[in-house]
Amino acid sequence: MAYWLYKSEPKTWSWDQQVEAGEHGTPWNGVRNHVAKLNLMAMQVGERGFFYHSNEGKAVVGIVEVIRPYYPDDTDPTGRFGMVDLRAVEPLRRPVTLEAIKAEPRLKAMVLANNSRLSVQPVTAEEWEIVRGMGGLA
DNA sequence: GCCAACGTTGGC
DNA sequence: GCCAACGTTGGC
Repeated sequence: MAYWLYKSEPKTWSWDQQVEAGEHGTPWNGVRNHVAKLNLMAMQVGERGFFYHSNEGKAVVGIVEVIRPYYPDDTDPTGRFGMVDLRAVEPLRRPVTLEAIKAEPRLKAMVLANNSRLSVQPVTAEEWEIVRGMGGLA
């Protein structure tokens, strides 16, 4: 069971929109980076991840779940990239900001703190628990 | 196959 | 709005 982190600019696709999309979820399309692609390909249905707002907010705001495994991204004219479908599971009780993550010594190795440009990132089980706790979830 | 030029991302 | 970091493109 792996954990992930998905970045999105709220102007483009926000947590609220993800929640509105409901149980059926939405495709996480638009990934055009090969490292992110490999992460998408490794995902299995039921695996959970953090939803992170980049640029505006700069915080983890919610938890999503993979509901459909990797398949071709129809917005990619080259056919090289794919996507998964995600649904919103629950919001954090309070957002966990990038600032707070960087200030937490146990999260020093977190990808978000070191390679902020990668749009789909792996999260370790330990990091998952720490950030969840910081977000007010048991 | 190398690498310079360019475009994009995202924190500040 | 700036700019550093990074990825991609394309000429050679």
